[in-house]
Amino acid sequence: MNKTQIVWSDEEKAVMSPRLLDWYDQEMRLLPWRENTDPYRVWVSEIMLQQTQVVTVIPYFHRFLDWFPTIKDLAEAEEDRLLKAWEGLGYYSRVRNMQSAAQDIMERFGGKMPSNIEDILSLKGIGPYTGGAIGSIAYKLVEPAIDGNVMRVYSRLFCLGDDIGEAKSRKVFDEKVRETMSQERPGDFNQALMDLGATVCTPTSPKCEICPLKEMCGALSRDQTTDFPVKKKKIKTVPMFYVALAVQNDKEEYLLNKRPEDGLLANMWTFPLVEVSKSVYTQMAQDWQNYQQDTKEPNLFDFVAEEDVSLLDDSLIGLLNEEQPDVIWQKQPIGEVKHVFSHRKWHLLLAKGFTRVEKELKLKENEQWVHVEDFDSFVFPKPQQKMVVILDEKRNK
DNA sequence: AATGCGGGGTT
DNA sequence: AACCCAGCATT
Repeated sequence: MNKTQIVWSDEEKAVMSPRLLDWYDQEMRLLPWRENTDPYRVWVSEIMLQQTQVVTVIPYFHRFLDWFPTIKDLAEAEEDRLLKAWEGLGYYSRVRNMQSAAQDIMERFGGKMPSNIEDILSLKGIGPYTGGAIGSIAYKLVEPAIDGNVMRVYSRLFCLGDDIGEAKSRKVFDEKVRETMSQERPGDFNQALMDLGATVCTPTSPKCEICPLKEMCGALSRDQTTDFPVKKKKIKTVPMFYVALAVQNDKEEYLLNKRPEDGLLANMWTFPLVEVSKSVYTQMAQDWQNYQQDTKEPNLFDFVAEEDVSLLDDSLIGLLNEEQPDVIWQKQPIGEVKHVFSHRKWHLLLAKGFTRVEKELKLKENEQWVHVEDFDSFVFPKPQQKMVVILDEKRNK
């Protein structure tokens, strides 16, 4: 197989950006953040678009600008409100970093996004990609904005075999884009590349027949489009196993637990989670399956009698009783949730219980009783949202 | 250079 | 269930 890179003459380089821009002028996607090139709007959209698809971002973008219309509003926002605006988008440090940058902009740049690349890149959460996007779109700076789309397009155009997952490959793509990008319309050029990568030069089954650059694509001419881009590293997701405790008191409030301020899903709320081993989890899940097959009925009101609790040390109830002795637990889980993060996979068995009316449950510092009607004012990550859906379904049975 | 950090899609 | 998509900060 031919693994040599393609080299373009100056004439070929000069042809590329006009073709791409002509295509963009015809086919550009009409997106909310393209209505104008206000730096703040560009910034918000580019941060949201990191690792996130356009269709997902659109509603968040509107709401975010509604809640925080200016950099000043963002700088002064409550952390909780900020997180709420990002709820469900993922990578929550993005919005914390954005607020930190907004405060920085208020102090250092009088509340206005700086217009030179060095100052833009000095802001927290703005790296080479986002800096290039803001600089080129909002200020017409001739800076590349190289994301996964662009690396895919260029790896195919030039048959670049550099592993896109390695930091040192960045330089290779940076040089190629700088050699070919439009000096007159850098922002449109960068956006055109992203559109091309998203709609034509897609990861699987690219639509080469409609590509404006098909005559100059090395990978296509060699019938190697599926060989690019090259990426070797595989991400391993570590499985984690939990029992989630949905405890209700006599006011029908649920116990919620606020996660630590560092790490995964920082400062977000879930039902209390008890980590269990894989073997314990598997056994519980198996018991539950058997139970469902035996009874063929909802287990909604099937509680463990108080006098039996001590006999059930190895069961779900045994574990729950150890965790929360002042709760009456249902015999079996009421649902299972699985959720994949970037580096972890959570397996959750949802257990439901009620506090004994005569006993006061001791709350930890980070715990609170909350009625379902007030769930909206708490920031829930996806696994928690999935568990709430299960509770909802069971309630309506 | 390696790791942590969410959530979505398709096959 | 197993595969794909992947910027930036921190260490």
